[in-house]
Amino acid sequence: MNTAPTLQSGQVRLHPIQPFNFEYTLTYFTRRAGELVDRAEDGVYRRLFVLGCGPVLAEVRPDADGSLSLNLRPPDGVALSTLDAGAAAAAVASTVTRTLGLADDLAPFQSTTIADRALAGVVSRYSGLRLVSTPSAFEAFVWAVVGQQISLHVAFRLKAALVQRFGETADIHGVRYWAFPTPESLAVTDPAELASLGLGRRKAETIVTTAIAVANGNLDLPALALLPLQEAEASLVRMHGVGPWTADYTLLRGLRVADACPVSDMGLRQACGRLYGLGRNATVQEVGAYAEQWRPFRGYAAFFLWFTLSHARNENDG
DNA sequence: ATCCAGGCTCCTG
DNA sequence: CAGGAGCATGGA
Repeated sequence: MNTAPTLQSGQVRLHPIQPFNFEYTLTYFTRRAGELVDRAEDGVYRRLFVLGCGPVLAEVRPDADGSLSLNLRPPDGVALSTLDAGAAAAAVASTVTRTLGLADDLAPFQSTTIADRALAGVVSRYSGLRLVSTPSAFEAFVWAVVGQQISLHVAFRLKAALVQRFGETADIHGVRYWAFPTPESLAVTDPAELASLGLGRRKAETIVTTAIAVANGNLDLPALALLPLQEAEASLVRMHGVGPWTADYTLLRGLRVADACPVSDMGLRQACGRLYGLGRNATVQEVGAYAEQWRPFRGYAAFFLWFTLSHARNENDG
């Protein structure tokens, strides 16, 4: 299957490696209401990108033949020149292909699950699910710091406040969309103002400090993906306010490092408790031991297990 | 009301 | 090195 996007009449067609289930991707984005950045409504995924030519809304919808259609929409009252539209389409197509994992070949992952029948069952049950990542590692990092320790419900609420306060907006067809705040915007923010959203002083300091380092070029997060996993983890954990959970979460969800796995994660402990019939949450040590079987896809496995939690909840919610 | 959420730092024994 | 308190907020 050819994964190169094809451009025709202002619309880009994306060709995921099969099997691919777009419904799962949408389900992941709708696991909490009130999401402002990654929008999944009416079977369409939408996200606002801020490009050199300005903000552009990306719309991704399924085609009948298993491919996806990507359409770009400028803000109301703005017209994209043909030149801009072509460049924008190419850039967004590349980003979306990456963040939705459309070019991921899961065969090697599936092969490793032979060692773990329980995990193999999950991967088979959710065939077509792909790791969803953020366009920038910085976004995953901020989301991780925001979500440290507090419940997901509270974390999503804080993220919405953060996005509304610091994210760029655009109105398209009368609907307002938000982009995730850039390192540049958070770099010039007073940590006290961030904290006042409800984050707490420590988290606000960590986010602003990191935003400054990224914005001025002292911290190259994407470069971490090129390092051996342990070195990447170590360099992140060196930062104040960043522990193993945040480091691995950032590497997995921000940089698609498939073996980066936050083994202390509460959701993962819960999912493992269910998967292996423990009758309780797995301990951190137990998750770590199970995860040994998942190498070198410990993180990808974690994503599937997280999905079992949200998908089960959505099924129950109807 | 008390405990706990997709942790981390700092302090104690 | 293990264990525990504090941080912050809101739901159960």
